[in-house]
Amino acid sequence: MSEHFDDNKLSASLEDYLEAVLAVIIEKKAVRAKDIADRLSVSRSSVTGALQALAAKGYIHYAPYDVISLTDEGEKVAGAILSKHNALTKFFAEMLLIEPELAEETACKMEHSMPEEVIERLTCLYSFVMDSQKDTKEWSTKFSNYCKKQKKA
Amino acid sequence: MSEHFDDNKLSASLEDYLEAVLAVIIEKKAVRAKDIADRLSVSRSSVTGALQALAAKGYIHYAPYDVISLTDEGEKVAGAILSKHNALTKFFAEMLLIEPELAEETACKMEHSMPEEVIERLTCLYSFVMDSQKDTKEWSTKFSNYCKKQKKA
DNA sequence: CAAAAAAGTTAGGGATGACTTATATTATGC
DNA sequence: GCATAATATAAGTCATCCCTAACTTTTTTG
Repeated sequence: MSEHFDDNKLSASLEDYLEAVLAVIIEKKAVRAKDIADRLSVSRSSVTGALQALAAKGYIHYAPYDVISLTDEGEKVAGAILSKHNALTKFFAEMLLIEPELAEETACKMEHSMPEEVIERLTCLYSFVMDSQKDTKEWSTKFSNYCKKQKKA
Repeated sequence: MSEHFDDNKLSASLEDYLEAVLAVIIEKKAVRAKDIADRLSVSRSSVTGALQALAAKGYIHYAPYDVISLTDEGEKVAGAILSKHNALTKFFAEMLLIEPELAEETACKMEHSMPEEVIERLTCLYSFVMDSQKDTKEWSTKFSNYCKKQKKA
């Protein structure tokens, strides 16, 4: 609503950078370019480039050698990505019983192209199913047994 | 197993081309470059480029002005992509009750990065849930009511 | 507080991928 | 055999992403 000019669309990789900015802020109160470089395994100069791009699109406040922070818009978007990420990871791991590492990895790939609406429904499905269980343990045994049976057939 | 050299990995877009080749073959017995160009809304010359790439990687038989056909490997891979696509579409549409068009569109994006294992579990979840319903109609009303309630809260 | 270390930036490249238009080439139906 | 429809090639655009190397700024610390 606020911005009409659409040069502020984010590529998957820029979304990763933005997500990383928020994640680091959450876990240690402040971000340094180096944290992001380490976390994403890229060079420091790649981080500079990404931060410049994010700033140009209005998602972060950025000036050379200065503190990095999210704009309101940036916080909104980063938050959305992060919560997609978490919702997906949870769904894959707890509902589909995928091993944590693969669940994470898959969530990372999906989070960029999965529409909000689908995530919402996924979350809804999760709680719908879990509501009818005593606990997640119950679901786990029930569903993994079913899967095993299916595999045989 | 058969090939050790990994220059035969496919980008998302090459997967789309390969999938299109199979889809067209299925629906009209033979493929022409033009069919693919129309279906994917790209120029003929983009199609030529993609077909060359697919041939170089061993997924199709291709020689200038000759008939296009899938290699065994190509058929296997294209089939896998197509069935991922179908499984995802079905899951989104029938299980999550996403409108058909969005379901399709989302499946298109996901099919390239969703691991087999996750698709399998998704399919399993689908049948697990459907098994405990009289029909898909029952699920539809049950789940959409639940979603509505969730939205309010 | 000055010098060394660490962090950040800039400049300059290079690879890839996915398209395009414009110009040839081939195939085939009449 | 020739026109035309289908294909192919050439050459180039554009965007994304990343890197190294050299430089500047900031921070740390003896």
